[in-house]
Amino acid sequence: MNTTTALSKGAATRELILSRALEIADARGIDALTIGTLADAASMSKSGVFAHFGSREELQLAVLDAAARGFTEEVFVPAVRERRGLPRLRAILEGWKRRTLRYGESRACPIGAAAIEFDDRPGPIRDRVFGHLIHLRKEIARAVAMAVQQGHVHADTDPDQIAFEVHGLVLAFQFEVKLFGIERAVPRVEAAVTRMLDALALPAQDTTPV
Amino acid sequence: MNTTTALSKGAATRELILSRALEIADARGIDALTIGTLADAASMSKSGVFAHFGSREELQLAVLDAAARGFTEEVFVPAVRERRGLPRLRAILEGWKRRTLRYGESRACPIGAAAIEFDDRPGPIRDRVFGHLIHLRKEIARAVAMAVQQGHVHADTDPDQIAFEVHGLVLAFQFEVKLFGIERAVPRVEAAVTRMLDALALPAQDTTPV
DNA sequence: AAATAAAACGAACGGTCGTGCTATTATGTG
DNA sequence: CACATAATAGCACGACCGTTCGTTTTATTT
Repeated sequence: MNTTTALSKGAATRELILSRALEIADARGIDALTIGTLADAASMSKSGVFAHFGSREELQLAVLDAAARGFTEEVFVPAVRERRGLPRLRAILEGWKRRTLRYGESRACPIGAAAIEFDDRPGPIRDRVFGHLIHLRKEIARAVAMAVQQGHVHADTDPDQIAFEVHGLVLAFQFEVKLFGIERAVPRVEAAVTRMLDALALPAQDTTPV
Repeated sequence: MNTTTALSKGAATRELILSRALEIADARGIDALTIGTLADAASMSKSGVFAHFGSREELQLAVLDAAARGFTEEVFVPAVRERRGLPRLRAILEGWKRRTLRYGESRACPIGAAAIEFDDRPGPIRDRVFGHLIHLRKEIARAVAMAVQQGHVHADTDPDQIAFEVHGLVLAFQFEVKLFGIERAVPRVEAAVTRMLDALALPAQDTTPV
């Protein structure tokens, strides 16, 4: 009797554990996600939690995947309902901003945090984190490429370059929220996004391709 | 008989410990800077190292300050030799890029990393990290304000807004180095910086103020 | 209801952490 | 050179870590 489908007992508590784990990772980073802490949060014994994942690393990987799934659902899924090109790109940025604000001033995207915590620790976690980030970058570049194709922006726009700069704006936004608070960060990122997109955009054109 | 001045034994080994600590923090982050590891790196006992700082937190604070000092020496000191305004702003960006490249693909600025690791852990370390970052941002805004004052850029330029966007470019650059390597990251950030400054700059003007 | 399988527990291990405390060694000074 | 003091080592502590193992409780199936 779950939201999705009937779950056997084991799978159900695994999901419960995972959601608690995601909360901890949001609040304190994937590195601070310890089995003992998680067991307390789930009102279980350490070994009970442990048995569901087999190792701490597997747990961390599962949390990363859950976070990536959450990002897709919160940002990309709403965005694909918008028309290809600039509208969709704007929707992605809007969703990303919304997600960052939901994290607020005391939590952070665990994937971004893990990227920095593990960037010098080769291994499965680093690989997974980088994989998610590269995928994210590719999706943004794809949205930009569509905007080129739709004639919404200058034809010589480099999608990967724009994805790079968009990524930078989001990172700056996340820092700004922590450093100076939400009230100051929001106008900053909105001004920057407006300026960037205005510089790219062609004067309004019809949507049908040539 | 030190580079700076004659140091008593204690102060000398304290500096030695600090430099080793900085290496560790560069490579693995300030959170992984443990007293045992540092003692090994300095060929000392744990308690010997410990005595120099009194607590792990004090050690971490000292490392943060050392890192900030290093940034100033490597980025700001050379930059102030350039003329006020755009040339100095360019020099700051150049120095920052140089420093990021020196860290390479397997290390990172410990202050930036600490900002993310501690952004949700209130306390002295978080305060110190944020203090250093805010100071950095102010310095950049100050350089931009000088460029306005010198008539190098449009008069309605908002220095804090530009500092925000510059910060974003550097962050994106640091991520790009990790994700895709130096060779791909350098042209990206150079293109972005060029585009940003070109959009700001006024057609060449005389340097003397009105 | 009985039998079987899955799930959760509790205790323990080896390891590392930060931090006291006490001794010992090295340093600088009269 | 002797002496006071600073510097370092050695050791032990409690806490927490991930992990293992044997046992017990709970679910599922026959």
